[in-house]
Amino acid sequence: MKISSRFTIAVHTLLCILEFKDEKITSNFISESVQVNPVIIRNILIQLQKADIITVKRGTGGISLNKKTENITLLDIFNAVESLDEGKLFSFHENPNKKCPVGSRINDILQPKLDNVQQAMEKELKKTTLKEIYKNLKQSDDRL
Amino acid sequence: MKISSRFTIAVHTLLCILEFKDEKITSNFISESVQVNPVIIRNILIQLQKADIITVKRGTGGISLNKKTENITLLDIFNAVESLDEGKLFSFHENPNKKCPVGSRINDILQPKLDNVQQAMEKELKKTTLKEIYKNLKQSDDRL
DNA sequence: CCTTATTGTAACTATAATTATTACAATAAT
DNA sequence: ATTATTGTAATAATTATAGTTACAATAAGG
Repeated sequence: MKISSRFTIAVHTLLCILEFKDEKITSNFISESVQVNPVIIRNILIQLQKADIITVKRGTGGISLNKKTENITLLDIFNAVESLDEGKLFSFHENPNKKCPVGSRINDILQPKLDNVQQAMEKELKKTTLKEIYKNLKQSDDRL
Repeated sequence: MKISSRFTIAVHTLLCILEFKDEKITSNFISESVQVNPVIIRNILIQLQKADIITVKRGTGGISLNKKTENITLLDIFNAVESLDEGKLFSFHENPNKKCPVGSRINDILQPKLDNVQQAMEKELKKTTLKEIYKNLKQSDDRL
């Protein structure tokens, strides 16, 4: 199953915060760039706050980053918005037959391999920072 | 979002085919080891057939592998049962605002990074063969 | 203090995917 | 023919995502 669009929306949101840093940014403003309902954005903002990536001012509005862009990776954003049960990417069937030589060992045998897969994915996500993505965005701007 | 249990059930299924190769293996037999409904297994068998990994005999039952176990990787199994839309692991929000400098470029900028992430994952999945998993299973058997 | 804009949050709906279940025609061996 | 099994349809339950409306809580500015 695909990884939800919450992740790419969260990246989009952070890029808006950078691009429009001189204007007051609200969930409505971001929702117009992403073209989704403002509440979707607000819920993502809450998750980014819990992950200590941004600070949102209540009442008056306005969003600021808590870290330098080179210290915010795609992995940080991914972990903030993708709430994986027990942090595991792959699902197992719940009750394999313990009386079967396969059923009794499948989880223990397969889990380490899948952990490696998840780690490979996380390692690659960690390579890309928000700074780099924003730089790419501005560069593509220059080429127009 | 998590990757569905179809994948780990498919691995379980193939391990059963190896472990009980001297017995006639049916969807019912496998479903008792996995402890899910036999139709779940049959649907997975169909997907493994389409991927040319197994051959299932109708009517009489019985399943055989089409390839050597060292030539069946976790990636082959993953691709057989996880039908990703356009083969992409990550979802994008559909209609970013083309009039916004962020909305108009987010997909083009982010997609290559996420392709790298998916490739890292696929590369790691490809490292593990069915032969290796089955060997690990038998080794854990020896230790009991 | 009042007004106003905005966030945080609840409640609800819609859509889609997974997982589970029953039923049965098609198939192939005995 | 009988029998067991697969392939498949139909359906339902469950869960997650995604979309929407509504409103109390908040905080700034007049």
